[in-house]
Amino acid sequence: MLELRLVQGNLLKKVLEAVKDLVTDANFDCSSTGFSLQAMDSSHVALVALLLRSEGFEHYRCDRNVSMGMNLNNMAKMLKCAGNDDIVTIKADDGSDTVTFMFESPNQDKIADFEMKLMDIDSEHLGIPEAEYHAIVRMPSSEFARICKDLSSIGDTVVISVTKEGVKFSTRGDIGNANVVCRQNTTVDKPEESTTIEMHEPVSLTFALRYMNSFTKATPLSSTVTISLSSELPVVVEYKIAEMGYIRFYLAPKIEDEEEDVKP
Amino acid sequence: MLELRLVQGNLLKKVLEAVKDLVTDANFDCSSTGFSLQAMDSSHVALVALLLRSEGFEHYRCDRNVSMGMNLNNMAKMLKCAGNDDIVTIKADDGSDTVTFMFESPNQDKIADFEMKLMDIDSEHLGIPEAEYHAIVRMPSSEFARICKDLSSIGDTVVISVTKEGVKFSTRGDIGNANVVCRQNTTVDKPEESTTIEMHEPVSLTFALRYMNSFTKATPLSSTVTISLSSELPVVVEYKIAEMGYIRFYLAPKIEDEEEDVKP
DNA sequence: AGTCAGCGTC
DNA sequence: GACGCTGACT
Repeated sequence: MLELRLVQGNLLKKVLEAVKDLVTDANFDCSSTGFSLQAMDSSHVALVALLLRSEGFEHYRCDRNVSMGMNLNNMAKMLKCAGNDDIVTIKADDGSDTVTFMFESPNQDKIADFEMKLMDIDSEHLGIPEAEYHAIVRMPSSEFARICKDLSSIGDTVVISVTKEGVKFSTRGDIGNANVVCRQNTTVDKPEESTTIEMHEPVSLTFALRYMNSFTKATPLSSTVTISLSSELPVVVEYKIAEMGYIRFYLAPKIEDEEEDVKP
Repeated sequence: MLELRLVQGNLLKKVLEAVKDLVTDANFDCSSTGFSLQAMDSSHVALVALLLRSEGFEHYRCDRNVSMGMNLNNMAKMLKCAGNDDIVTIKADDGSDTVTFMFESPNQDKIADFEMKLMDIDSEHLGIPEAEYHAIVRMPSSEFARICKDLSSIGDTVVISVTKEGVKFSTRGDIGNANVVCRQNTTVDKPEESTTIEMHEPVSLTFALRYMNSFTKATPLSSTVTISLSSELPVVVEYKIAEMGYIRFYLAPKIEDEEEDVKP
């Protein structure tokens, strides 16, 4: 028996909007610790890891660990039927091949339940080691989203370079080149508007903007984003989910001179 | 060496939105006087003339006259990457085949530079003589835009007739006819909401609505528009750009009885 | 081009 | 909190 009651139901809606473009089907893993998901994108290049800790739920009952395979587009469709202020409860009976989403309006006037078929998905759950990163950039999530969007109108890839002074996002394309530099600034009043850079070593890595733009779908989940970079390690783009956990996106860098190396 | 710093960077964004649908490639001419453009539309029917006077820039350096050929769609793409409050600087080295647009966020935390390739465009720069017009109509730009849009759902051409009483916009089409009359009204408190008519001689001219609707893309640049009419002269549709200059559109009238005259 | 959603403003 | 606007998607 599984019953997870989330007062801030629109969190779930936002999570699904953030993930469904990248991953079509995935297993949600439910244990006493929390509600989590780990999945590769359909082209097996990027990885999403979501964690919603049990403490973040108003009520959390999970008798035994279960893994529920869901089609994320269908799940998103159902969650869209929840009002933004609705309380969402996820229910599943042991051994059942369905999951039920229940939506209660704040004043309890409306109660809806949506039952969705589960599916069998085989997925390797990768252990992701905690790593030391050369540089960790924290910046307003909207700014990061804007930069990725802007640069993708010029080129396909972005070079993210971190120095003590700031972080530089660069691209080049047919019509020209573009560089956006964000300076570290902690002077701003509000911490969610500040950009901070924790750098142990300068680093410069190249990524496909297409994936970055998918990641920024998670922008509504958090006002800030953290980008952790190390040479030869996948970048981690993390959006903290207040009081609950996080959604993290991993993406392997392109090997810098990949294109130039295509020589006989 | 060329370096033009414009605090109100979104002016440039608006200018490009206004011009890019009409003209795909054009030379921007830069002299000590200002930054200007003159170009025919792709079907050589309408003409755009833009002037941004040097005094309107916060900093204006132009060592020698240069003409920079740009693809306006690409330029618009790059300018879209500027924030609405960003300070925009246009830079070009002498003899360089690129131009750089630099965007600074108001708090200087973000600095972006976009380098765009220039192109060779041969264009005849027409001297446009100052003419005396039979009638000059000044009206709210949004009202003019609305009228052109409304009439184009009925017909393809508009007859603009000016009498002392007012200005009449008429069209006829398969489904019927339409006339919109705007009376002179200076009584309104705000000058930008008033319609004034300076008429030396009544005039009635016919124009293609398709072009008029392109011209009204400049509506965000000014709250008023000036329409200058003379028989046998191209109409001038002018949007003043505060403190800086103007954008003017010229369009030759259709010969009134062109269609009816197709008789043996 | 028209519709819808999200953001900013009043 | 509601409205209007701007940008994204169909």
